[in-house]
Amino acid sequence: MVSIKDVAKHAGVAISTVSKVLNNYPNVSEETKRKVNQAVEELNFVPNSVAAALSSKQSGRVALLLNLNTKTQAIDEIVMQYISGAINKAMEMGLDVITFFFSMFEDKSPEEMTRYLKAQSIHGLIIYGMSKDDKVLQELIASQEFKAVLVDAPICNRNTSSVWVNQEQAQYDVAKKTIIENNCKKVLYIAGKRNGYVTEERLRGIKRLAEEMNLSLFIKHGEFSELQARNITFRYAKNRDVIVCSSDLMAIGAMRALMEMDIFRPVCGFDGITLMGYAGKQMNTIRQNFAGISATAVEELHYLMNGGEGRERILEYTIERMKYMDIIC
Amino acid sequence: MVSIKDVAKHAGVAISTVSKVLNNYPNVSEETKRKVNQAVEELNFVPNSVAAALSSKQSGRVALLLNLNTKTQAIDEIVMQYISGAINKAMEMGLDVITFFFSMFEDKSPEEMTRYLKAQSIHGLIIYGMSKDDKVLQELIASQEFKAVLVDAPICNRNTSSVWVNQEQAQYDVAKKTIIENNCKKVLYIAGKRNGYVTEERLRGIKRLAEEMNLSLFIKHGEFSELQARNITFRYAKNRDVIVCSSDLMAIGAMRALMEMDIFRPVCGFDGITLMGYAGKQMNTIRQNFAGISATAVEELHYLMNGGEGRERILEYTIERMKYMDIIC
DNA sequence: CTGTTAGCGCGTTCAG
DNA sequence: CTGAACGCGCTAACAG
Repeated sequence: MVSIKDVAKHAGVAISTVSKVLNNYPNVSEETKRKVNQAVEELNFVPNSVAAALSSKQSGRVALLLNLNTKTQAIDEIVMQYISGAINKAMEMGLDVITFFFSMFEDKSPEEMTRYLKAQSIHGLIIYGMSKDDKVLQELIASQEFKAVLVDAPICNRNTSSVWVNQEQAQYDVAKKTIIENNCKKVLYIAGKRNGYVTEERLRGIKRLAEEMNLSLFIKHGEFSELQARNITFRYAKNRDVIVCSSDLMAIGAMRALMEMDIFRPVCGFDGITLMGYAGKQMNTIRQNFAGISATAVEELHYLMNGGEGRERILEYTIERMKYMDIIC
Repeated sequence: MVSIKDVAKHAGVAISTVSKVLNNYPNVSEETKRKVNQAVEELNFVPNSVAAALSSKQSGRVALLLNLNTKTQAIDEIVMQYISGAINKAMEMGLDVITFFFSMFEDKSPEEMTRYLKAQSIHGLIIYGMSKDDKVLQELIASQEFKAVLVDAPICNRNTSSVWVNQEQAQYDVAKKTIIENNCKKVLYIAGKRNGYVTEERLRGIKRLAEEMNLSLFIKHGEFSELQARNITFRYAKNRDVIVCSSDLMAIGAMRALMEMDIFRPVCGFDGITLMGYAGKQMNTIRQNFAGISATAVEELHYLMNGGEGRERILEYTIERMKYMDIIC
């Protein structure tokens, strides 16, 4: 394996000079830069990121922490897009990404988790799907031992940034469209997981809408589960004239229940997953660019890891698939 | 950060002794083992895998190479299960996993790829979804520069193992069941991707069945795309009395086409993805345990990396969801 | 602006 | 059976 030493020898300079050139440090003459780069080319040198990580204490090793909700497997698509968006962007930016799942740390204390991550020379975290109930993660973030970027969880401190879609506005918009199109008054809102950040934001959105349009709003928590949404629909849909769901998966559950009940109610989803295409029916939904959000999170982490301060960033979202079709078979 | 040095001091032994205890080397007295382990406990020592990787030349850093087919996003579930199965198992076994996608290496030569991976101190590869067309990977494997485990691609050499479901038999079984249940004679078989290993294995299965049962077999390649399967069905289903698909996604495409054509034909899928539950109709399909396959692959790689020889392993598969329901709405 | 040197944390001889 | 010493490839002061 060709090392930085070989490059130095080949270019006729010192090791540290090569290192400086590679890492874009100042105070290197154009001439030596050229020589070094040429040597790198000729020898096909690829820097060893593991050695860099060991040496540097400020390296580009980053952990991807994913909340894989095994109860609702159908959201795999979202997680998958998060993963690929993050990994692709990270590769582009020269960061090393290690993927983890929340479940791996279930029985661990914040201290144990910190030790574990530090032992991996990890200095940055990207966290997806955290809720208020994830005590360990909450503490981990509060400790500020790592630079972190949260996706769709609005926590922000000196070492922590947050990247999110404006869930409140999105829920407001998509629900409004559905309700106006169908001229409804009595909303059954199937919310997500209690203590989930996105759930609460979306709730705020629907509440604002209800107030503004003077709607009757009935709220139930479906825990992002198709089955629960289905049961809720069976139980409460009859007296309502529209069903707004806090996720596409729950919207599927609702639609199926309606079909079995053989009644028609407009249904409104949220995420915009491809899966919806297989559910047989169309409905209003947001289209979120999960991979894009993820890529932004990586950029944000990079910024943080290079001395930036934590900040919040709200992403744009677009509303698509606004065509509404009859739900009855 | 507490290092091996601190442990050594705390236990009153030398650094190398601690290392030996940690890595289960022989020639350490029970007494010192005990002392060391106690020190590890007391100090909450977690070995630094990065330093180990740099030092050892034979470390546990493993790359997960995934073929994310962007054309058919709906198989995210399968990829997701591969990822989580592998990562969980790897964590259990103390391996470091770095996730990559084929697309990242599209424009690279085998040499570049080798350099890149070596620069990451990676010594093992787990590869999902490789086909005969992936020249770079084929060469990479042939070069035997890395220990590798292929999932569902039957290549095997001294440094390469293969872990696969018996696709041929599975296709035979599931199709047979469907055909017997519905008493069919004229099969439309929608195959997967040309030059894909699994595609060819499954093709062999259906051919064997056709021969045995004296069926008329008409084969078309659907490239694992729902749309193509749909088009194929529109075009050829009329004169056939059963449609056997080489993947669930294509089966969905076929079912929808049939629905629109308003004709009934039994449809047979393959993978057993949850998604099928949302397609509205039931059909015969295999149920593969993707996470389990993945975990086996990790074990196999571990075995290889510790001096084992490449070997092929066929997993069991189970057939479920054998209930067939009328496809007409 | 460039080169020398000391670690990062661990694995691995090889004397004792 | 134990421990001192070296090196993995690189970064980061510090001299020059």
